[in-house]
Amino acid sequence: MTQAIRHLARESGRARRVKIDDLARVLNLSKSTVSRALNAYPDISENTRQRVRAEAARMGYVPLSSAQAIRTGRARALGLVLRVDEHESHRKFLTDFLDGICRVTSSENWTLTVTTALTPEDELAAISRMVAEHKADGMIIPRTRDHDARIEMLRGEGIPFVIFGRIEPDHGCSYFDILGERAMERAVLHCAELGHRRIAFVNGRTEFSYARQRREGYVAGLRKAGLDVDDRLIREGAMIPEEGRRAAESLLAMEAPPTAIVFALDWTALGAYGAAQARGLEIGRDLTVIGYDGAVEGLLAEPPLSTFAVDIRQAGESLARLLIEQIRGRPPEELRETMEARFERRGSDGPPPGI
Amino acid sequence: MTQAIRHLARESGRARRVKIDDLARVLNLSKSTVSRALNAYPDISENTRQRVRAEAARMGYVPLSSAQAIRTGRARALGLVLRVDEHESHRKFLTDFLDGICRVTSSENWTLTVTTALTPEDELAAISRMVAEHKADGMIIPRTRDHDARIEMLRGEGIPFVIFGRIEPDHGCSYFDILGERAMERAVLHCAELGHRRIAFVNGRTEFSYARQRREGYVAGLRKAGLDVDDRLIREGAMIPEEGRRAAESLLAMEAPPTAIVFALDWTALGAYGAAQARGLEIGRDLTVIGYDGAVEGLLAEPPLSTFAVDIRQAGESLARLLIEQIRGRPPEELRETMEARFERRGSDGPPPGI
DNA sequence: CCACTTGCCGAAACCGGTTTCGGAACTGAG
DNA sequence: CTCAGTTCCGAAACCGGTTTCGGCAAGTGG
Repeated sequence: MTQAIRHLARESGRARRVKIDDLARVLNLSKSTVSRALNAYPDISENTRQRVRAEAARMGYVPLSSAQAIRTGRARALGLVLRVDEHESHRKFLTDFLDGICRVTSSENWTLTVTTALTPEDELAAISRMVAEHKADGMIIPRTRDHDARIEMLRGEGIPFVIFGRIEPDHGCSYFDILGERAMERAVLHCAELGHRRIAFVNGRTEFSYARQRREGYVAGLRKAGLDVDDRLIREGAMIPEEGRRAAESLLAMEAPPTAIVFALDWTALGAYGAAQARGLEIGRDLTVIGYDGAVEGLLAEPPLSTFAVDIRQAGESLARLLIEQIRGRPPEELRETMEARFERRGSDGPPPGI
Repeated sequence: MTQAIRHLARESGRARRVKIDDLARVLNLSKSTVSRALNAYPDISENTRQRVRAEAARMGYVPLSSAQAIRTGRARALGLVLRVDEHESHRKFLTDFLDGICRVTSSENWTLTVTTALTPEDELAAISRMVAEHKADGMIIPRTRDHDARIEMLRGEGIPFVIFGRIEPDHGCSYFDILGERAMERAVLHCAELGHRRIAFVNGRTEFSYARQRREGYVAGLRKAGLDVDDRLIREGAMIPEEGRRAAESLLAMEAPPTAIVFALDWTALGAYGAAQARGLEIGRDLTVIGYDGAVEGLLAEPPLSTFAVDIRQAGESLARLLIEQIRGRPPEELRETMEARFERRGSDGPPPGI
């Protein structure tokens, strides 16, 4: 009776999952053989392997990843901690980024474990916890700083990771990055070709490694265009529209104001629209503005913001792929990729007034 | 010798994690006692419990979640599948949403497993896989439709889930939702109080359950204001700025155009700015526009878009909390919460022209 | 014909926890 | 003092896989 009830309880409710023992019983093989057949061990005959694979597919067998993990030490999961602070990374960015990562993890039958953190301390704790509990075999590290505590920790613990960005010195780290410095250089050259001579630059926060690189690109662009670097035309630390606006205002208030401003971020470039309007300047005619990110918001602006579009989905995919390869044993210093941003000329750039 | 080498190999490289056996040995207790002490079993003395807890903290013991999962059947993880299609709504939305969920999961020592899907079929497959592999004990279901295949599947399989939205019939589901219909109603009443008589409504896609609710709210608002419902003043299916613009254009081209337009989405309301400009209308003076979402982009518009701000972070927190409680055994029909949006009057609304 | 591989598979240990079961020590009542 | 009832803990089974080890049968070379 009890048996019958228990049986019923099992039959009803959630369908019982197919376990490796069930599979073994049906196939009339030992479960060790089944396991090795599924994991492509060399000491299983081709014939048996096929038979096992076919039956597994037929019965819909899915190995329990936590049971595998306990023996193999692999959770088949990547980890990602998102910092969510005031000027958190830009909107659509996140969707694309996650999508890129998940496309790769899914295709490899891995998963992505994410969590958020408010402060750098939270962030370190979150990474530790994820790795300690084996919820992730490796970590994707976005928004890198030059002296990054996360990287020090992961290196110290010997945990695989890949960074979105480049740091110096590189410590043999695996990374993916978009060449922001090349974009800034091209932006400056583009302005110079249009005839601009006073080209300003509004950078993001210098604590992030990309800021240094983009500044270098700006300087390199001026050099190539045969223009002098004028520190008064450089502003640092703008992350949000309001800060972009203030930077633009202070530039436009100069005695000899720039006729073009290159921004390290679209989000701050959009702040320049208000500043220009306040001075009665029309963007694209009286003032050239070029951004970086390819944010959709720039399309809504009038005129639409010219920008360097970055393929964040591709970034996510590459990061995931690189990290999985590293977890599988490839040395990190072999696992590096970079990519260029694509200039999207919309309407906020033009020759300087008077030409 | 081999011993020594193996020992060295262990000491170097990644630090060896503290296991429950280590803890038991140090405490001079059996590992079963340690386990029960940590899990607050009643048959462990208070004294022992304290001692175990203290030592666990001191040694930095973290139970291996996959090892726990195999016996308990609980991965201590929630699952989330994000649909990433052409007009995904989420910009800042996603960051806040994830943050809300993760705040709760982290505080409970759970985690969040996410993946993305392109099509409804992908989505179903992703949910199945996540649950089959026990990568998630329950699922958070965003963007619900009235006839939602995901919900049918989860109900059929007996897997815990909570939906962001409300469906009809509700099938006893657990849900969290923001009362969009109340916001629409208040928007209409607000316009009526300003003196508007012809108040139009631009809805989102009707396949989503929120669209029906918001339309009902719009109608209810008209009724309360003593105004007639005129179907010609209603547009459905607008999801992106371009579609919002077209809807606004067609409304403004009417013989007796509306003097106020209520949008179900900020993203489409922003499209109205272009439409108004094309007709020489100034928003906030000649035409009142009210959106819904509280999108930051609305702040950049001129004039800033009046909107109903929704607390998406709170939504994420509530959903996670409800789902965890359900997984712990509370019946889903007890686990329901709703919340109102907050009107944020910025500058796109005003009395109708001629008053 | 015999020793020796080689190919293929099963038995059992193992991974790191949780849970069941039983028993020792103590307590209080009779 | 005895005995039932608690309180508290240890031994061992268990979860669902992977991996080690050894064995059997067929093939191979001398």
